[in-house]
Amino acid sequence: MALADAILACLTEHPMTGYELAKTFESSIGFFWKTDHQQIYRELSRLRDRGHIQGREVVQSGKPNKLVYTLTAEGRAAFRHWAARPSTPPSIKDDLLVRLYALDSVDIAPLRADLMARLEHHRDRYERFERILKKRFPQGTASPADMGKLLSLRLGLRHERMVTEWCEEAITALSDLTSAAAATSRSADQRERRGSGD
Amino acid sequence: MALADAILACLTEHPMTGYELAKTFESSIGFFWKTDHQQIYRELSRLRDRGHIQGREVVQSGKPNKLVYTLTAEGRAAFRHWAARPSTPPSIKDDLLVRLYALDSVDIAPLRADLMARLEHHRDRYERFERILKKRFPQGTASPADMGKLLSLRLGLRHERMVTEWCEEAITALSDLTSAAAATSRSADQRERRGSGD
DNA sequence: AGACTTTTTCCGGTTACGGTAAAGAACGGG
DNA sequence: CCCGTTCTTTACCGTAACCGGAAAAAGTCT
Repeated sequence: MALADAILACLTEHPMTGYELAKTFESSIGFFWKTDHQQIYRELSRLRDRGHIQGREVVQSGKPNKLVYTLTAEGRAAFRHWAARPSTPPSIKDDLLVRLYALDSVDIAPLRADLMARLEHHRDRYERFERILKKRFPQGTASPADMGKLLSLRLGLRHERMVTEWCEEAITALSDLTSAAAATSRSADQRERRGSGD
Repeated sequence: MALADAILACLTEHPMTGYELAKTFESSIGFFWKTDHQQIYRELSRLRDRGHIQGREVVQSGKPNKLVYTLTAEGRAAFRHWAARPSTPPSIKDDLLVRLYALDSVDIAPLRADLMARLEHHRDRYERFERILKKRFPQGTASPADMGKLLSLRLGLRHERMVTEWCEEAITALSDLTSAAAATSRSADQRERRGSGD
């Protein structure tokens, strides 16, 4: 139900085509909401059927014609209405946590590799967000119209930093665990060597 | 595809019935993975069909009989195999961010109320996690078997603290915004009063 | 008797996720 | 001129997830 509203949210800015929306969902709003163009187009037809948006064909030369979608009054009202409802806090739902939950039934080598890849991923995103922040909000402040985007960006930054730190913690914890295991197996070896009297 | 693996992860601990699993998904693993009992039972039959788990009926007196599910060797291997694949970083996908993204097309009063509810929600969860941490890991350390659960908990803690801080930031930003708007409308009033020469 | 817990199951609808594919036009480079 | 890429929309498919409602059948507690 929320994808439709995410699209409406995009269209409150200015009318857009499905293609542009797909681009938007790859960058700005897509930082916290992933979809592909197929889902967008499907959702757009549904929204049009509901009368929340209106398509207007724009003839182009040099490019295929495009369908620019505009919010209707109903669509605007529907979005406003949706936005006035309390949000439901999302759950984290990260595969990694499932792996960790059953850590002793899992191979640690690929898990550590995964954690390191994730560390890099979140670090990259953090830096990317920082660059965007510096570029779009050099003063660290925003006009009322852009305040919400600043706040979203700030959550993104906080989130990526938080996960990055956690990844580092997890990686060292995992290393400690394996080195401890190696130490015990070494001492077990010694015991065994002594015991067998080699 | 991941719900099945989350269930397998639970069953690596010890055999369980669907009912127990549903309980587990309301507490420990459910802190970062939400489902209801219907989905669990459906997934359980699928897993049984695949041969990943095995059901054994236990006759009870005083209660309906129950079906205890145990991991099979194939199930264990399948989970191990799944866990060795790289995880996909989840997206945040929070309704609140969509609302903020289109802040100027939204009523701020319910949005602020929502933010305050969320603040309380995340604060509660933070405290809850802290209590669990103190209870289950009083030393802040864990045995190798429980290390993964400690790490998951730590992520949960970090996450809730991070969102809590962000909520506070967002609420003050929203307040600043409305008070600024009130100030400009006040001065506009004054200008108008002067202009109309009341 | 009524309410609640335990335990499993079925149903149906909507949404999301993921991949595969086509189509037509024009622009760019080689 | 062919080839690849960008632009733009649309279609289909299967599976997974989400949501909510419902009902069994047994027992316990009030």
